[in-house]
Amino acid sequence: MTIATEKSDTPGRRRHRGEHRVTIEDVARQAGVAPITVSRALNTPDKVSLKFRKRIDLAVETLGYVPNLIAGGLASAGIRMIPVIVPSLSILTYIEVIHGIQQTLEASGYQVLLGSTDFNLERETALVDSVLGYSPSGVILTGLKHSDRTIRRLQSWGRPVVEMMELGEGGIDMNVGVDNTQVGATMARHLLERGYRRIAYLGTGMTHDYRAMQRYEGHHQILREAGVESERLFQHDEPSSYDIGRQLFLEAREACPELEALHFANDNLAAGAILEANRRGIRVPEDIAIGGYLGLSLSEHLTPRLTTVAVPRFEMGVAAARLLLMRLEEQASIATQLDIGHQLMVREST
Amino acid sequence: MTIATEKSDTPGRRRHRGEHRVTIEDVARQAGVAPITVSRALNTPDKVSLKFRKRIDLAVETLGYVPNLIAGGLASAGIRMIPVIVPSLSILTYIEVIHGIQQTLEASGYQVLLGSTDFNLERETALVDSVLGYSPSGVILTGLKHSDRTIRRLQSWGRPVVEMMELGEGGIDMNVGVDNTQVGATMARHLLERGYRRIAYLGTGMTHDYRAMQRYEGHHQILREAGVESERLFQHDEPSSYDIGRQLFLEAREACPELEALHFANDNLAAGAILEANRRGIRVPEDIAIGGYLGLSLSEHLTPRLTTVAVPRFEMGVAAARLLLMRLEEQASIATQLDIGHQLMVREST
DNA sequence: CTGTTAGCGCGTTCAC
DNA sequence: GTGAACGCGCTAACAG
Repeated sequence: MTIATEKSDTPGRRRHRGEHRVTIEDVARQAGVAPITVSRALNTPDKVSLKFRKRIDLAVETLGYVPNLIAGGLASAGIRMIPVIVPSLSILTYIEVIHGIQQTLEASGYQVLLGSTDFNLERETALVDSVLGYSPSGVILTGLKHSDRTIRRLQSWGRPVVEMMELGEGGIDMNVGVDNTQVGATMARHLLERGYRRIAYLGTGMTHDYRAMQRYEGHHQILREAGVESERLFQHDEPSSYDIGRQLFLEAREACPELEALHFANDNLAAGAILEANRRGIRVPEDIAIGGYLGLSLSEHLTPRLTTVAVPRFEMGVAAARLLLMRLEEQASIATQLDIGHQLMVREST
Repeated sequence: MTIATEKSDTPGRRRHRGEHRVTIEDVARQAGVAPITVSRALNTPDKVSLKFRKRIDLAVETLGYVPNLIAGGLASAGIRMIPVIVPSLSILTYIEVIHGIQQTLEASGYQVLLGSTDFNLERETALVDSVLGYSPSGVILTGLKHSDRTIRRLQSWGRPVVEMMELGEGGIDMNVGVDNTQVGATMARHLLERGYRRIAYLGTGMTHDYRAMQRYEGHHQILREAGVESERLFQHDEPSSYDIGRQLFLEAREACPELEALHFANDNLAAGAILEANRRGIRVPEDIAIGGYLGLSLSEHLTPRLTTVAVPRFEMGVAAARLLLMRLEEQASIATQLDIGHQLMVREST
């Protein structure tokens, strides 16, 4: 028998592992009120008289009471928590979006629960199933493609859901993001306008990251419409990095020495290429032009400064969180779909 | 009156907002067993006969049952969740550590709850108070300095706590990190060995980030012991960035043209400096040597490649999570303190 | 291996 | 403005 020996333990009460947490009942006793009054003093202070409020605050302080959020959650069918589900935590883009979300939600008293799927829809399904078990206030997930099960569950769930990063029809609920096809098209158009005709696209992870694929498709379509060779594509499957950018750069130059411009799937790759060009004395854009995507701060500090299509990633996170909060706070949610936009930053590398 | 009209609703039962979640009771009824058997089939399958397990699995599947983790948490006094509390989500270091933690914990079925303090101890205290309300399985926090309240609460809490990033005595429970003073000293020693004597330290956020200050102190002490001018310090209060690195570089050169080597507080700053040097045709290390800290992958791709003190950040996260898991799974926790180490990477910039 | 009973700590509901 | 009773959905403890 390992019954807890806490002095104030009500006899017969089950205690877990000898832990004695201060409960709302302890506070109530100390303050000479009913537990529910303590609850109200904490959650809706204006519904409690100043006299009691003071006594309760004092009791809370002396006892060091911390509300059991789990119990509160069970009773009120929900907790102030928002799961955020992203494909990867090693990709800076998602990190910056998470940062925006986290900062916004935490300021409103919500906690962020992190989940990552590795671009695997089954893992996403399992994750969503699991986190819904917490009865969170809402959910933020990445992209518009999900398993049928996830879509069904979330649609019938009745709480706010934001799908982010990508824009499109038929979303579950709310949607913030960019039009990836347009992003790819924008850079392709710019390259054509600059007079380049022999253009290649170089990227990573396009077999599992369909948003990366969409950007390539935007690029591809613009080139085709312009009547130039549009299928020059170099890709690796590893995650993007400076080193893969370097390799892609070298491979493309070797396979296709006549190339005039390189459209990289992101600034990391493009930076790797420029850094390698610097090292080898290859002139950019005279020998070969380079364009990127994202608008990483690094891109402004390279020589030459990188031309890129910038997307406000932190702000996208803030926007996703705001949409959710608007719903939660019952203000009318004006937009159910929000294009966060993208901007071509013409600099020196093209 | 908005009473739920679900057919199988027990009369008189209170329902929240018309939501009808499938409960363990529904599954039990469908499978013709007691609820506890369903619970066991899900949590400890080997304690349930195959016959029942099959029937239960089927019922779970057809009903689409998803366990209410909140209710389970209340009943069993804890949930599989680990709050991770860091100072900032805009600093890459913490992100990489979080990544390691998240990957490790998620693989063992734990969820990561994210909290950030902005280097503010009061916010940390409030956050810890708040997340303990979830009865999480353990907690990971940053650094060894906390409010008395936080330390007391966590010490008497009885569940595993890991303090990370920093190494030292008097921790709450377990501790993984690096010796920041040694990190600073290592680079300073290297610079001296290379023959540099006029050396400056350039950093950011040292007023609020005491770990940054510790690295400077390590640097300072080595220079003093060597009998060279040790108080050359340039600092900004904004967060580190390539641009601040660039500015610091320019300021130091202007204020002190005789400088031979610059010890930057991190690779971001150092990279900003090298990039600016590239642009201006300043030769590194011939005109001025540059050293960094962190071991960012970018540092290997710069020209010249950056000499830096590398710290395995991702691995530190993995290690923190592992320590926690070992405790949770009742394996003897061998080390209660773990030095994750640091490594001087001598490259071209010094 | 399976079931019964009794809460976990709180907030909702309804009465005062 | 305050309180009593009840139950949120699940699992620990104990018995069979």
